Amino acid sequence: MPKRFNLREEAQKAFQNRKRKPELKRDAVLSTAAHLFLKHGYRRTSMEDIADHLEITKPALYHYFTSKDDILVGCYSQGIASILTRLDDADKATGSGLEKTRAFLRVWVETITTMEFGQCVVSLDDNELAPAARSEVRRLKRRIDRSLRERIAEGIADGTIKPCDIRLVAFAFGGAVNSIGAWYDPNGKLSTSAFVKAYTDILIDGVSMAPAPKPVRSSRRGARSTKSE
Amino acid sequence: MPKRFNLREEAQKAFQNRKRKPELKRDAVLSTAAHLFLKHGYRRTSMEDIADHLEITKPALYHYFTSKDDILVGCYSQGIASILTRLDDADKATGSGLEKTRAFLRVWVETITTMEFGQCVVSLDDNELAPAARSEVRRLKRRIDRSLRERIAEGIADGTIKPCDIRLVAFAFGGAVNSIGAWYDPNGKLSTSAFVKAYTDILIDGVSMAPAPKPVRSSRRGARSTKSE
Amino acid sequence: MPKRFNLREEAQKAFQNRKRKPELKRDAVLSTAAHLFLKHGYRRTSMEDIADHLEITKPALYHYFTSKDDILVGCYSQGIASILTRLDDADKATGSGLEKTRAFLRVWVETITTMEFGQCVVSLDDNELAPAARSEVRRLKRRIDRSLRERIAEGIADGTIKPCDIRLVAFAFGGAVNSIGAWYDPNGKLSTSAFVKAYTDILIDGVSMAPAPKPVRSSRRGARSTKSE
Amino acid sequence: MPKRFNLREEAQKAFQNRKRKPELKRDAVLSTAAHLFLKHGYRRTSMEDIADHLEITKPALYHYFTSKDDILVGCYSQGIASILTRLDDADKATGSGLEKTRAFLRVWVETITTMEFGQCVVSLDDNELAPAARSEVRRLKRRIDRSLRERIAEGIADGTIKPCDIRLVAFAFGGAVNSIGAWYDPNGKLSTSAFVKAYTDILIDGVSMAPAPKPVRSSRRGARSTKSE
DNA sequence: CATGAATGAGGATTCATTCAT
DNA sequence: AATGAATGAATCCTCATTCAT
Repeated sequence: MPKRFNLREEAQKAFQNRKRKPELKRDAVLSTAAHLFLKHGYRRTSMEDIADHLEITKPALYHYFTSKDDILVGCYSQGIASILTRLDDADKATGSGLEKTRAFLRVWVETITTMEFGQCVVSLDDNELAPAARSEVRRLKRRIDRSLRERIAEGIADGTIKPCDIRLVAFAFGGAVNSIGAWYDPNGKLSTSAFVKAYTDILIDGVSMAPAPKPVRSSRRGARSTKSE
Repeated sequence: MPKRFNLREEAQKAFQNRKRKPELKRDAVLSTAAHLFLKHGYRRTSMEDIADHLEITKPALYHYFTSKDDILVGCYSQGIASILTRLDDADKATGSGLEKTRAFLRVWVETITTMEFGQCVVSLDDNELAPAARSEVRRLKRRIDRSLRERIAEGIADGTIKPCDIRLVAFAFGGAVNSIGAWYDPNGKLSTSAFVKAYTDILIDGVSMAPAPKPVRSSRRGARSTKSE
Repeated sequence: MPKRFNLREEAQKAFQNRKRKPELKRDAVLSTAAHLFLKHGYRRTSMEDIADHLEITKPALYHYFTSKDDILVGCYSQGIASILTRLDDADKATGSGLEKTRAFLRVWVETITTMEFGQCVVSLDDNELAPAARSEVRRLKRRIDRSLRERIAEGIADGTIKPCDIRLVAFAFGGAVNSIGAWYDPNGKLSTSAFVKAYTDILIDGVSMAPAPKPVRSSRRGARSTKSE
Repeated sequence: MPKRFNLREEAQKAFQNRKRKPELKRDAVLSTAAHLFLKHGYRRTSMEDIADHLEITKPALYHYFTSKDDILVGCYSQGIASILTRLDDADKATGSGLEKTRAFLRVWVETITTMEFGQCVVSLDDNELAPAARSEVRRLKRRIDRSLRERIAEGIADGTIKPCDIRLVAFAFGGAVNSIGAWYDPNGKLSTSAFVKAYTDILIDGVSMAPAPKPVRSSRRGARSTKSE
C-alpha cells in the first residue's frame, strides 16, 4: 500500500481512545470514507462499511456527520481546500502565463497523485448528492476551474499561450487530470515527481514533433458553446 | 433537449405495436437505458425507470435482456462497435503516425459527441458490473486503447511524434476525451465539427506558443510505471 | 440414463409431428413434467422449463392443461392408476393376509422403482396444490392406503400377521416405500427384482434375528390416535 | 394446536422488548420458521410470513440471519444437534447390536415426534438450498445415517440382527421415520411413549407372525447397489 | 391452433436512518 | 456519548398466466 494511504491507518486509532479530540475523529471518518468511496464508489460504500473499517458502530457516524451526503461533501471540501492552498503557494513563483499554467497543472496533478481527498474531487460523481449538497460542491469545484482559466487567459494575453478556446483547454486539462485516479499507480516505476512533470508537459506542449501547422483558431467566445457547468 | 436524442422519442413508439421487429424494441430499450444511465448513473437508474420511459412494464424488459447488467453491457457494446467501425474508416486515410493519431482522436471525439452509446463507453463505471460482465466490457475497451497506442507508436517511429511515454499520452488523451460527456453541450454555439477539430488539436499540439523547450524525456519503459489495467 | 426414462425422449418427438394425436402430446407433457418435477421439485420447475424440454412454447402447454396444478394432478393420477392396476393383478394370487400384504408391497415398490409417475405419487408434496386439486389427489392416494390396510387386517384376522396398530404399520410401510425415490438408483448393482424382494422382506419380517420377544401390544383402537389424513 | 408448539407462542414475546438476549430472539426466529416451513414448505414460506408471525418487520430478520437459507440451515442444525445429543445418552445403555439399534430408533422417533426441529431434518428438502448450505446440511445428516448403520453392523456381527443389506435397512428405517412428520398427531389417543415403542418395534421385528421363512440373503456388497448419497 | 409478447403479483435482499436504552 | 435493534423504502428479479396476432 502506498504511503499516501496511511492517514487511514491512523484513522482507526483515533477511535481507540475516547479522550481524543472529536476533530480528530471527524477526520478519521473522512479519510476512511474517502478511501472507500474511491475504491468502491459512493453508492456501493455503505455506512456500515465505513463504520466497520473504523471499528465503530453505524450510529456513531451520525455524531460527526448528519448524513452520508454530508460525509461526501466533507471529502470534497478537504480535497478542494488542499488544492487551493497549494495553488496559492505555486502562484508566488512569478512567471509568464504559460509558466503559471504549467505550475498550476503540476500542483494539481501532484495533489491528486498524493492525496486521496484530491482524488475524491476528481473521481467522485457529485450527481450522487442531494441538490443542496451538489450545488455546494460545484461552487467549490468552480473555484479551481476559474483559477485555471485565469492563468490560461494570462498566457494568451502575454503571448506565451496560443490563442484558443479557454474553456475547451480547461476542460481538456481537467479531464486528463481527473482521469489520473482511475489508472495511476503510485508504486509504479516512474517516480511521482517524474510522472507529474511528464504528464504536465504532454498537456502543455502536445505530442506533435513539429510546431503546429497553424494556431488553433476557434471562436474566441467559445464560452457559450459549452454547457455552463 | 438536444436533437441528437430524438432516437429516444422514437423508442416509445417501438413498443406501441405488439407485433414489431424485436430488434427494434431491443434497440429502443438500449437507447432509453443509455440515456438514463448517462443522466442519473447506472445504479440510480432502476429497471422501473427504464420501463416507465418506454411505457411498458418492468418484466417486459426481461424479454429482451436477462438482467440490468446485460443492458449495460449492451450499451457498451453498441458504443464500442460504433467507435471501432468509424476508426476503421479513418484508418484508410494513410498518413504519418501523427496524422493517424490525430484522425483517431477526431473520430473518437466525434463519436462521443454524437452518440449516447459512445458516451456510455467513457462515462459509465464498469465497476458496477458483475465480474463476468465486467471483464467482457474491459476486453472491448482495451481494443480502443490498444488501437490508439499503436498509432502513437507509429508516430514515434516515423519521427512525427515526440519520443514519449506512450501509456501516459494514451491516458491523457483518454481522460480528456472521456470527460467530454460531462460538459459538452451539442447545442452550444460551436459546431460539432469545429469542436472536434479544436479539441483534437489542443491535445495533439498543446497550448504552448513556442515549440517545447525540450522534448519530453520520460523513461522509455514507462509501461511499468502505471497500473496494468 | 436409466431406460425407464426414455418415455421422455419420446416426448419431444410427439411434438415434432403436428399430425400426431393430441392424446400423445398430453402424455408427452405429463412425462416430461413428471421428470422435471422429480428432479427439481414442483415449485422450482417453471412452465418454461417444461416447454423448453418439449421444444414448444409456454402457451402451448395451456392447450393441454388448464394450469400447472393440473399437470401435477395429471402426474399423480397416472401414477396412482398404474399402482392400482398392478395391485389388482397381484391380488388374484390368493393367499394368506400376510402374503397378500407382501405382494402388495412388492407391487408398490416395483411401481415406484420402475415408473416416474409412481415416484411422483410418493415424492411430490401435494401441499403445493390449490385446495380443490389437493383433495382430489388425496382422495386418490387414500385408495392405495385403504387397500394396504385391508390386506393387513386380513392378515391379522387369519393369524398370519401380529396383532398391531394397522394405521401405524401402514404409515411405516408407506414412509419406507415413499422414501425410495430419494435414494434408489435403478442402475445400481442390485437388480430391480432383487431390490424389490429384499426391501419388502425387511419391512414384513423385520431385522431381528430372534422372533420378537412379545407380540406388539399397542392399543387396538389406534386408529383415532393419528391424524385422519 | 398441539402443545408441543407453544415454544412458538413464546417466540413473539422474545421480541416485545428491544433489549433482550439476542440468543433468545434468534431462537424465536428459528422456531417460528421451523413451524412455518413444516406447515407450508420452505419455498412457500416468505420472509414476510416469518416476520409477520413474530410481529416484527422483514429486515429485522436479517439481524439474526444472513439469508433465508441461513435460517433453514439453522433449523437443520438445531434438529440434528438434538438428535445427536440424545443419541449419545441412549448409547450408554450397553447391549447387543439389536438393542442398540432399537434404542437408536426410539430416540430418533421420539425426537421427531417431540421437536419441530427434529421434523425439519427429515421433512424439509435440502435441494432448496444453495450449494454451500446444502453440503453443510448433508454433512450433518450423514452423521445420523452413519450412526445408525454402525449399530446395525454391530448387530449383524454379534448375531442379533439378520445378515442383510445394511444400506437398505437404514434407508427403510429412515424413510419410515421421516414420514412421521407427515401424519403423526401428538394429540392423538396413543401416548407419545406408546407410539414410539410401537413404531420402533414394527420396524425392528416386522409384522410377520411366524419367524421369517428364510433370512434375507441379499448381496452382502449391496452398498454399490444404491446411490452414494 | 400456435406463438411472441406482455403483465401482475410477489419475493429476497439492501441500506440510510432512527429509536430505546 | 454510544450502541444494538429496528424500520421503511427501494430494487432486482421470477413466474404463472393471458393477450393480440
